[in-house]
Amino acid sequence: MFQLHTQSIRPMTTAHLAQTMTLLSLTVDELRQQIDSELASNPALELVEERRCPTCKRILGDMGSCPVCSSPLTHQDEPLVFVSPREDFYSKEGGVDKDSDFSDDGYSTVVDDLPTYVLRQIAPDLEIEDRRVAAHFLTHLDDDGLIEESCIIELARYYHLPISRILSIQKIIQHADPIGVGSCSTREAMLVQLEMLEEVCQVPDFARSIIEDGMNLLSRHQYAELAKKYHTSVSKIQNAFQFITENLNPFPARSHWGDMRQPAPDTAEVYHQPDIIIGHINEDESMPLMVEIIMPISGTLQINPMFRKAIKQVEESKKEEWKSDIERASLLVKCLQQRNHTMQRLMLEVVLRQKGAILNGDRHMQSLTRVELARELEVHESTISRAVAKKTVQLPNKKIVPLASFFDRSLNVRTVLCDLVAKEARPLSDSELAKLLAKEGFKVARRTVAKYRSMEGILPAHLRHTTV
DNA sequence: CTATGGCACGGATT
DNA sequence: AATCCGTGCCATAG
Repeated sequence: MFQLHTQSIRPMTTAHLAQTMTLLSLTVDELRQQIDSELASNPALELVEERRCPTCKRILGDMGSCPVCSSPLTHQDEPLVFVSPREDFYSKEGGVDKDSDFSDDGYSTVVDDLPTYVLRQIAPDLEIEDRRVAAHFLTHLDDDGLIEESCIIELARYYHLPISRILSIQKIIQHADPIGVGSCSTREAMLVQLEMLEEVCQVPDFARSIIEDGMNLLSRHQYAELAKKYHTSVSKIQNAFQFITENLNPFPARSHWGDMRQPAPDTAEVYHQPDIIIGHINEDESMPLMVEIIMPISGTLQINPMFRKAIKQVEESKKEEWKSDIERASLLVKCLQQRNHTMQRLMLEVVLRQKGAILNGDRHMQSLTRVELARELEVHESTISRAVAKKTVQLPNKKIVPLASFFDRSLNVRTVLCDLVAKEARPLSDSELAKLLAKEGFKVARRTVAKYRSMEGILPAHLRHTTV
């Protein structure tokens, strides 16, 4: 079954294999937690002094020479892949960290990026008891970042709290970064966003009223109706409409990939910490690419040599225990190496294949499947799946995207589609779009265009109007 | 008649 | 084995 790893590091036990798998699927954050706890509980494990490159001060991991300045750059077109510990990412971690055992009643498995991201922001504003509820609340969000009203009632019953209490928690959540997240409806989400915007800039007159009770008319573009309803002119309505489409997002969770044009805050505070960073050496565009696989610790893990010596003199009864400590420690170290090794090979291959996309944007994304890559690297496909899942990459342009997007068959088509729509002179129908896409080399069915449209939140042709 | 959204099927992915 | 995704066919709205 497992005929993996051509030049495998060492013979593998099943335990070894199992743990490598687990480690592989962990995020930097999770990995750090894992290592920390092992370090704390296992006396045999030791973290030795980090080594810095004498020239560039970059922290060195478990490799001999510094990849940036001292390693000879022989393969000009092969990106450099290496493991890089980055403790500075973690030094400035805010409050929540220690109480990260919040969602522990069976929901812990599914805490995804968005929920944790939101929770981090709001934790300081919450009473300790409320954090659990908030965490629980956040796990019930749907893909759009909204929540069913019934969930709120259920939560109230589950925790024996008055509904008003839950609502006040919801209110805090709604004001966290994907603004409006955790609302019960798109309407509510947009109202929250509007409220925030009102504080920083001028909002057109009827925007609020329209959202409150005119959305169904608005989505059908019945401006005349609306104008009549609010006793105003059509142009004012259109003005409000434009403002709404440009600044509000009915699906808070969707805002990550798309909009970066927002008068509001953000800019600096992005999503998570990336697990991998792709960039040019010394930020110089002409230099070859380098790929850093981030390690949550600096220095090298090893078995404490003192411990090894000491075990010989320890009394018999304890010997077994000590021995198992050493076992565990060495297993962890080996698996960690294995993990890094696999990640390096994986990323090397990914970067080679997707260089176009990494440098020039998503439209150049090649269709790459996990199976393909698995064959290439001669590992089991599930290995790739695990390695890719839940991880994020920072691209040279500083954008952070999920590693899985390199395997997304349709991402390129979708971005081109967006471009097309953005550039269109007149609303194009789905079949016309399909044709244009085919011209660009993306042959997709008309029906699929429709799906992508809705995925990207683009309205159907007859509801779009030429906003220029 | 055209443009779209819904349902469902088959193949790929996990 | 369970799930996701692209598509084809059909019903419905304009």
